[in-house]
Amino acid sequence: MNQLKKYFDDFHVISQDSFEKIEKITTQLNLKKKEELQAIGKTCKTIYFLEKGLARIYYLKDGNDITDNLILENNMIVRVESLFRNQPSRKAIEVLEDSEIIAIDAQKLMNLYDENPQIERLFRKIFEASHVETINRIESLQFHSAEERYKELIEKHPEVIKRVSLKHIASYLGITQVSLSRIRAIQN
Amino acid sequence: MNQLKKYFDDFHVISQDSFEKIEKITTQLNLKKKEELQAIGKTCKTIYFLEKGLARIYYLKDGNDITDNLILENNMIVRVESLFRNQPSRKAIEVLEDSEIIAIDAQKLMNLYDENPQIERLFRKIFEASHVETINRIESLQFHSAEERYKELIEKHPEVIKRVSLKHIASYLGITQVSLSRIRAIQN
DNA sequence: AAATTCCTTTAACAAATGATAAAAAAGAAG
DNA sequence: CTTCTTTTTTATCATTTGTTAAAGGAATTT
Repeated sequence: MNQLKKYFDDFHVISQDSFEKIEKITTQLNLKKKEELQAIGKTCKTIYFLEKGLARIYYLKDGNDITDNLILENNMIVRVESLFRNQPSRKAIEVLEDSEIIAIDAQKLMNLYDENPQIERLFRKIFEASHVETINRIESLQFHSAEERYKELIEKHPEVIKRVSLKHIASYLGITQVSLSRIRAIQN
Repeated sequence: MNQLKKYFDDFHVISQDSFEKIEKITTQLNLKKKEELQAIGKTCKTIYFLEKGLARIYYLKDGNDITDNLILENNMIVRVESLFRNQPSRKAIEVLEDSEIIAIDAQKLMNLYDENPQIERLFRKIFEASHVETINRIESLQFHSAEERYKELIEKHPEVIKRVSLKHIASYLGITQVSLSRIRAIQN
């Protein structure tokens, strides 16, 4: 919980009282590697904070498993397109390592927004940061080669290469695993 | 202005009084085709609403002009990565047709947030919708072929093909204009 | 430890896209 | 209308990435 408080403070400082209100609508989850957090087809009604571990959001395209997003500890895990539209998601969330997660009930959080604008502001800023990351990723996918994208990932999150299978990294980068393997071979 | 009110209502209904507060921090801009709205290197301090016309956000990569985003009338034009981080943007905004624009002062808007949470909520929802669009675009760039992306654009915004030069559409889709021309040739 | 399954690499070939150059078409300017 | 500029298409060749198949490694299960 202390970790969550710290995470919040980087975006917007709220009172201890406000924090406790948020605390009251959370539950603690502990998942084993490969367990599913949210299933395809369900509407996102929970916002997760990953205290420890590693998660990914993925979906199926023509039977292929495509990693849409990788989430490291100390980050939120949210199927944004489902939460914001209140629609079923074609995406699922699973953890890739044993993980400790704080689950925040989205509906109760919206209720907190009504009584406490500071909480609404906090989450607005959290999602704004995630929005910016998404925009930067577009630029990378739009006009960087697969090799450049791989190098960018290594530079930004070197630990990811060690913790996530190359299969998932490949689809995250928008290429096949064979192609990624080829790129890695050239690098050495 | 009435148009802006209508646009707002689709996201979150605010009181007439609140709307008038927003109105007070706006200015009207009329730009001729090809005129620049914001320059590369400037920090985004204004949120624009495009009442009439057509705009694009672009940047330069290795001397090439790359269209990051196309904005049709009745939409917001914002360099999100600059506004949310309060950092200079590598991107510029220009209009591709004679355009009528309402400019909203971002700093004054933040001040309105403080005194009126409903206004903050309105803009939160507006940007959430834009966030979702960005996420969907990632999916398209990540695993759809250039041809699929072109077809998706035609289906979603057929008018864009007629109003925007293929040069800009090509870079928006993440391909060269020669490649786009080839795809179009096969289609017929 | 052996067996099984899943992940990663390698190879060969196919398909898609990029780069360059030139021609054709369309638009803008005088 | 004519000229000039920009955009779009076409062609050719190079490069990147995809596809399929097979083999080697690593991890998990029994």
